[in-house]
Amino acid sequence: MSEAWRVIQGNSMAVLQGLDAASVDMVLTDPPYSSGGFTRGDRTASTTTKYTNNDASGASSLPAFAGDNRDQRGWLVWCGLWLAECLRVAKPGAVLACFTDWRQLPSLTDAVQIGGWVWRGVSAWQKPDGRPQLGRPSNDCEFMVWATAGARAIVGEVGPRSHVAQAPRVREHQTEKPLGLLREWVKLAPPGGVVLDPFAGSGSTGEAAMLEGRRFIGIEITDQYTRVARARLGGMDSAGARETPTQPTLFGLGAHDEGAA
Amino acid sequence: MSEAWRVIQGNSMAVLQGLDAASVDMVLTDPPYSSGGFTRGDRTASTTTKYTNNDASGASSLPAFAGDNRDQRGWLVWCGLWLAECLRVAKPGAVLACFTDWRQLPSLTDAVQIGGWVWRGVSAWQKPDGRPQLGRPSNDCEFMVWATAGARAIVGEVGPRSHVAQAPRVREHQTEKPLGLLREWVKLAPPGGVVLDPFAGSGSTGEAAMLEGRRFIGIEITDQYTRVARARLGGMDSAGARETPTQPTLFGLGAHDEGAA
DNA sequence: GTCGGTAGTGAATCTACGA
DNA sequence: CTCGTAGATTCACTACCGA
Repeated sequence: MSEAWRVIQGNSMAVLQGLDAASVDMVLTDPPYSSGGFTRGDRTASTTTKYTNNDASGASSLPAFAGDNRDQRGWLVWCGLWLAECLRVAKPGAVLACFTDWRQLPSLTDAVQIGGWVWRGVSAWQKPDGRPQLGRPSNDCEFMVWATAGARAIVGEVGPRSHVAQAPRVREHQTEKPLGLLREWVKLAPPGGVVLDPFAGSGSTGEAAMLEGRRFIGIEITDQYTRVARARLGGMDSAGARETPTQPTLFGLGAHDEGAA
Repeated sequence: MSEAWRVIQGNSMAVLQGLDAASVDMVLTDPPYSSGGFTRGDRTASTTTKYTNNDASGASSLPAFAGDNRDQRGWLVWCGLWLAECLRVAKPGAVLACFTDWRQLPSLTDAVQIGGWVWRGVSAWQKPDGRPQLGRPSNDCEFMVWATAGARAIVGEVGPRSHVAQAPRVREHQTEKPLGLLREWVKLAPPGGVVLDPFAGSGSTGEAAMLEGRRFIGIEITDQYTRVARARLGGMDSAGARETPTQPTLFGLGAHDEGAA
């Protein structure tokens, strides 16, 4: 791969099978959680009604995304499959990092190991505006399960720590992650290395990769988000077209991420 | 139970069986993780060498603690057993909160459900001095799995959020948790309610309960820590003998807990 | 510009109620 | 009974507007 970025439209499993073995330096992705509720009914609802309950703002006008309606066992098996395919595509020692919420965290750590990755840890991402609840703890964190393709050399900079970061207000996908958070993580790929996101959505992982001088391969199943991602990445290059400095949003500093630029 | 606190020496399972059903408002505990290594050899090492590797401070003079040498399946079954017994002892709607590290987090969420609790979420506790690592994320969080004994009414104050808190420097047990963190959590029991810790160790959960005006039942297997816990709690009463104000150490504020008073 | 008040939001969770 | 949907609710944070 020589170009700075590529967004391929299609089913992740199918597209992954067409990629070269050991060609990617990092996998950073946010698969559909399939966890938006306790009941089958909750899961089968569209993602728009599911995740924008109190929403008078128009976020509910964002297009629905696909693949968010598997039950627990189906989700586990499905994750195991695409994770195994990602392992084939990854270079030895590559890092895998995968977003999840609390409900799917145990299944995801299983799936990562089923896929053949070496599970190395769990990082937390705290959303400071997580909903409070009377008489119970608030589930104010999402999590990142990370793993490696076999042994990994101790090289490069110090890796990311757990973050406090506000989810972006203005966003192009319902589940878009803070750009500052993504920028910290893509740095686990070497400069000029390739970051793969098999569930690219609106392409914010790609934007983070460009800003940090990494290359990017995205896979997205829906027409609409594929177009959004290509539009977002068009005009950027891997040299870091937008010279926004990285804003570390590490816990200890108490800084908050301002969301997508 | 009328007295403010009680520390019972003995095996948790056995002692729990002697407690009255539906007599406790909250279970807050930190069981042995059995995760201080990948290999059987690591696990069978004594806790003193396992958790105080590079320690020039004298913490290695702390006595070893028991029950930290089960393998993954054994640990799961064992947790399921004492968690089921805790459920019997807990009032309907009571909260269970249980510390764990990333390695045992998936097994613990399984065990909590095996024990019959309704798993409700995962809260993170970030240790700001977690070791940075080159080329990989730092596993700088420990986690609290929380659950309820069936349905829980929406009553009381807003519950705890994920925390940044420094592990206490001066401590009486190798795995002692920050007092500020514990104080936030015991408030999930109603004022005057009973907090149970089946793995009491040096009794810091009890200290937090006293400071917040809750009562406390602790169970501890070793002679030595039983004495330490009783000494710590002696002279305190449930009215909050030490009038130290609660120091909220919520993430957003960036405050760090200084450790035990 | 800056300060302060207001309105609006959140990969949520619960209860109530109707089919 | 079960299943499914609508509505109410909590606090930290931000965008916005007016003074």
